[in-house]
Amino acid sequence: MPELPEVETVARELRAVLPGKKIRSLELYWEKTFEHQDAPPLPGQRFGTIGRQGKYLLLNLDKSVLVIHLRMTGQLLARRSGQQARHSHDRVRFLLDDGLELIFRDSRKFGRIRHVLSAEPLLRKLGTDAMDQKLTAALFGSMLQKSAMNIKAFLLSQKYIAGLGNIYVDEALFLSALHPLTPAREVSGAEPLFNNIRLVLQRSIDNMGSTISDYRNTKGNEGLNQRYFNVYGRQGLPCKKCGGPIEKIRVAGRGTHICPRCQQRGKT
DNA sequence: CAGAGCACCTGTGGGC
DNA sequence: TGCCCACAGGTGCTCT
Repeated sequence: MPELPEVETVARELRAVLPGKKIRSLELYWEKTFEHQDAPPLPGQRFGTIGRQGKYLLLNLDKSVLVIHLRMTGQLLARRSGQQARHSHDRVRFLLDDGLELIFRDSRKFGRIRHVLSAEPLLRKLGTDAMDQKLTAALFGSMLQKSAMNIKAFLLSQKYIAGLGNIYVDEALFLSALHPLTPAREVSGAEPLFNNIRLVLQRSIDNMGSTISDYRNTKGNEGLNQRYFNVYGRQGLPCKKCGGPIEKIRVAGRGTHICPRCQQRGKT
């Protein structure tokens, strides 16, 4: 489900509730969700800062860190404990002090919580976060130049830029009038594409993310940004720029939404 | 190294 | 209504 804006929304909300709270215990309802690696026990540890890189959430503790990836359908819910019955999709429950609980809910069971001493080895394989100020249009342009991949596959790969997924790639390519099969090194307008990626992500962050079906924030609420899609999920509907029909094709193994008139190969 | 195919899972919606 | 298939905000593995 979630891409950068959804994970950022969750991170911001967790920053308001978790720091300083102590973990009393945890309950595991689906073993594979939780990977305890080389870290000291969780009970007794307190939450510190909450970070994010790409689609990974980083919940720092006194002596270790919880690295969480929501994958397709994961949700993190923060609420008062004991108020609501367990949901059939709940996979992990952290009981905190102050009468709070943190629930990891995930219908498809793809999501992962890794408890490790350091997130460093994991993050080393990840590219720079798409919203990181250290990432500039010039740096982005030089990465494009070195790649033979098509632009959609390039943007979906998390090793160059981290955080983009299927929705926001399609939206950014539409705004940039780029066909998803255009080879990355042939993209002539690196700067407009870079700016459109930022625009699409920032607008969604401002709207608390996009909800297609499963995404919820930590309070269980849906995002609002799906109202502003130009192409994602709009196959058969008129393009907002030219009025022609939006098409759905397959690129890099993913359903891909384009306006074939506005986004032509080899043209920007 | 790039790309395809499949694996991991469950739920939903379309076609018949 | 019911059955079957394809597909879904992601990633990681194997094989070519």
